[in-house]
Amino acid sequence: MSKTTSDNTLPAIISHAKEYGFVFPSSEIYDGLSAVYDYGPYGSQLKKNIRDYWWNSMTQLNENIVGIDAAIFMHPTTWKASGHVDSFSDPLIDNKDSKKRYRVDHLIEGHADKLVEAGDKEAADKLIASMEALLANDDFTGLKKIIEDNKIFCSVSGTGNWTEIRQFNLMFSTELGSVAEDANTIYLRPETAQGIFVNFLNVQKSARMKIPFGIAQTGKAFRNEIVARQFIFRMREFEQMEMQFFIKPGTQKEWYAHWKEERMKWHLSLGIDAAKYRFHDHIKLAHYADAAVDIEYEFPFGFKEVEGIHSRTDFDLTRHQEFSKKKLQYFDTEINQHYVPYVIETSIGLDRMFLLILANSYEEETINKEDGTTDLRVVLHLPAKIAPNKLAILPLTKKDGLPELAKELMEDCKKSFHCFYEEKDAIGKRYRRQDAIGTPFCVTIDHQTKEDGTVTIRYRDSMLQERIALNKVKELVLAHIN
RNA sequence: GCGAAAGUAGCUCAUUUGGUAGAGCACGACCUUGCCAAGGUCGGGGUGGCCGGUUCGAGCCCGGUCUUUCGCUCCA
Repeated sequence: MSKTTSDNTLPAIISHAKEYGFVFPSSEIYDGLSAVYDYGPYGSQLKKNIRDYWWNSMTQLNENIVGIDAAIFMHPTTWKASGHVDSFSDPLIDNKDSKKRYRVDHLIEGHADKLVEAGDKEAADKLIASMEALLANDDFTGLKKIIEDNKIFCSVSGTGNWTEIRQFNLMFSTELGSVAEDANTIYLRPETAQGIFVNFLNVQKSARMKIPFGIAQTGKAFRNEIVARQFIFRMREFEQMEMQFFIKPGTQKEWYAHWKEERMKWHLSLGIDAAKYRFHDHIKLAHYADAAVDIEYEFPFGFKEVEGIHSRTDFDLTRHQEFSKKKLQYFDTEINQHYVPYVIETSIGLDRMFLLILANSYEEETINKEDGTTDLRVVLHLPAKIAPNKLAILPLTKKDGLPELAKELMEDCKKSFHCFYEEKDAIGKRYRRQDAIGTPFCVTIDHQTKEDGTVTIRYRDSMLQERIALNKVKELVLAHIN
């Protein structure tokens, strides 16, 4: 179970993220918008770097995985086929005393069962019939009246103190075209996966893919969560990084194990402490899956899901076949047979990965100084591969030709990676500012540089310094970020 | 959605019983300096989350609302 910690790490991270331009509340001048956030200068760069690192690990390092970029708007039938429309249409009601939430139909059916037990089958049938009529018309007032008239009470609190009935539709809807008619209602996608499934044949044929192969995609998805909280962990607008891997039916066990292992390796390749991770196997499976596991990370608020690996069987492609009346089959030349492929899905939340990286990197470090006093530094131990700035170039003084030398280095390095140049303030202060945004390397150009062509390179994590040749700086940084 | 707490400068926070707002850090300019948050001078920045009420007078009291955090609940 999730361990909850009562420390204030999360508020400190939120505060730091805002102060240094990583994450801002959306529309903050209008008091913000609940559970929506914007990424600032360093945040957007860090997010892009995480996305690129994932994208390359999929599409560049695997010859049999290709990418797509599907639209957020999709044909409305997509969501009927995927099961999203039906899953979301249940009216719900809360008991104010017990705080328990019920599906209205389950609540009324439960009462009907009791009537049957009591021997009044006639009344039970009548109750169900009127409920179904009201459900079909979305008549919530009528449904509430049924609950009140029949004195249906909460099984926990035993009271009839109910809230109004509400429809919690987790999909955002809007209208396509200028006229708002029912037929034109479309949804903002609640997941990116369906964009891959509906393009299965397009991709397979155009890129001449042979099973097993994968399709990767990153993009925004939208869910109208009833409760969205914990900073950027659960947002109403969020970004997914998904890969659907198409395989021969019967081989799903092996491929599921393969991707479970591969995805954990990816996480650990960022140098994150393995003890912070764990697998959580699903016992109760979603309607489309025959096996599912979460990769969980120990956030400041406990172990939570970052990524899911699902064995989705042929559920999605089969459903799209049914609803579209188009065959979504693959001809396997090895066995000379047609079949609907099975699918192993890896799906990771980019924003969650971003928060994971921040939480894992953030440290308020106490430094024991030589004179016996202590000092506090806030440092982001970001993996060098994904840090927004790779190198800060700092002339020790702004005179004596040092800025000129520094700018030369800047011009050379900025073609290869993100650099930051600054000549303001004392050198120590500049180091600390770079620590706060996670820049892994700083080089200082000093008077000795003019004499022997060496610079001081200072490492963020150890704070150690060493002298290296000016013309080796770029090489050293490149060695750490590739 | 329920309960608790919070919201004052970019950040962290003061302003003890109601009398028209301060500090440290940060930010900008200049001077001295030069290898781990240096010193000095000057400067910019707030209709106290928002709306309303009580009062001669509200950052402070009352009501509402928005946002956030924490605990429940929910998470196809």
